[in-house]
Amino acid sequence: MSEPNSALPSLTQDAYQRLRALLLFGRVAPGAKLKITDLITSLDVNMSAVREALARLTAEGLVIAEPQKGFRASLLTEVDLRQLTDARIPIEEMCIRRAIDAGDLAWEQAIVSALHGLTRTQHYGEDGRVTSEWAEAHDQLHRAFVSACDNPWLLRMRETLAAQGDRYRWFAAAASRPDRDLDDEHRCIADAFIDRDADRAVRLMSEHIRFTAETLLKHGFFKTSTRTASPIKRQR
Amino acid sequence: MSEPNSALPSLTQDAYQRLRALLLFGRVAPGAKLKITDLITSLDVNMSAVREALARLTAEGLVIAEPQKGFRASLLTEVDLRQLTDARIPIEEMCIRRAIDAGDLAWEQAIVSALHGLTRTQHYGEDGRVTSEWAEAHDQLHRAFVSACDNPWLLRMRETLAAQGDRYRWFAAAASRPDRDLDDEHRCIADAFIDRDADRAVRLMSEHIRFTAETLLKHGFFKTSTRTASPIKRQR
DNA sequence: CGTCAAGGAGATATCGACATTATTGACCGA
DNA sequence: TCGGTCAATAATGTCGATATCTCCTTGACG
Repeated sequence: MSEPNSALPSLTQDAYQRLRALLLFGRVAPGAKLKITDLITSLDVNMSAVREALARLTAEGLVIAEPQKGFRASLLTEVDLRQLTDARIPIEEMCIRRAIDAGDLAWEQAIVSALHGLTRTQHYGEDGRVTSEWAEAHDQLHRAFVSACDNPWLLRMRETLAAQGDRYRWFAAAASRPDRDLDDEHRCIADAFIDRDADRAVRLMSEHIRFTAETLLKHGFFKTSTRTASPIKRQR
Repeated sequence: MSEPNSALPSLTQDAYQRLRALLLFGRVAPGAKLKITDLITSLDVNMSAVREALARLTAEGLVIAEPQKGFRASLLTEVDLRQLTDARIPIEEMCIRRAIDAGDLAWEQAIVSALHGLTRTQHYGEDGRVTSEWAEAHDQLHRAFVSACDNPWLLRMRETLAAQGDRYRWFAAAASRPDRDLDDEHRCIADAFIDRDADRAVRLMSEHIRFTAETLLKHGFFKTSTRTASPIKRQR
């Protein structure tokens, strides 16, 4: 028989990754109730696996746990997006400078490869939404930029904050597409990295992140105050 | 990580906090196997609660999960402590500057209160180890310093890294006590905060953190390379 | 004597049942 | 008609049993 173990290391781990992808990709409304019963059928695993996945996502900040009241997707608010952006930019800067400092040829190749992959990936699907493939390629490019950073803790912090940012971006991107040439932006950023121009890379990346946040805020997708608890969220 | 809930009807949450305290307080050797069976008897909860707690701690980086092989406490190594310190100091700086900028009188009072509490708490127990009360008071003081920071994400990052640092500190502190006047150090830092001298506070705090790390490294508690998997860890 | 395979003990991963709590909705009284 | 109490319902929290896997031991064979 083949090797199912290497492909499926653990069922609960798989459930965690799939649920995480659902959250990051904007498939779950902010504040939506995450009923364990529904998740059992949706993810096709048992209760323990669902609870473990929710526990991990709680620690990541993507899910909030209310004792005796279950779990719900974390809220997306204007102030939180501003705070997130303010925290993210300096941490991203630290990763960038270290990556440019320590990057080798293989790192440059990874950037070029990821950039090419992104430009050749379909951006919008037939439904007008950003495709999951593009979102994944976009993440990979940004991860490639900082992959040469020699400090795992900084990378971990960056990853956590980037995941939160993705949640905002992909949730809003379901409703409107920005009028920017994102391919060109990414190419300029990549050039700065390849040129080992840390200051330029930091500046472009900061603008890239901040402009995205500003665009989302301008559209007013995210309510400012405490939203009424949306009763149920169900999708197919 | 989260503030203590007034009501703790959640048994699994309680198990998580207790297990986390065990790890942070240095009661568990780095790399030690965390047998679920033992934890069930040790924490007096069922299996699901243990697994949920371990899942959260895995997301925090205090525990590493090896699929089909269980969980073990994260490793403590020289290089990791250096990287951790390098990542921690600039993030702590950001929190400090924002706290000093936004802090009000109540914040100053919290610092004074926490400082007084620390100086009046027994440092070493009869067994020569740092008391858990002192460790808790120490955490509270450092948390009070930055409590006025208006950015929850930066505070969250700081909390995560500080927890890792605690793990190094308290594990090593079980073996040797530093020849420093820690009370005086903390008082000087507190003065800088009360004086709203951000540069001084940052400088003192950076020295405080870095000196602690250097001391631990000098004693050579933590092995440099991959340690042999210690077979079992059991304590009472 | 070394190597490898088969077996067994122990630990982990998975699963569904049961108890507890929160929420909904109806009924009753003012 | 509105408000409040209480029962019915549904979801969550808790728990132990079972299946699967890993690792160590043992024994036979080369």
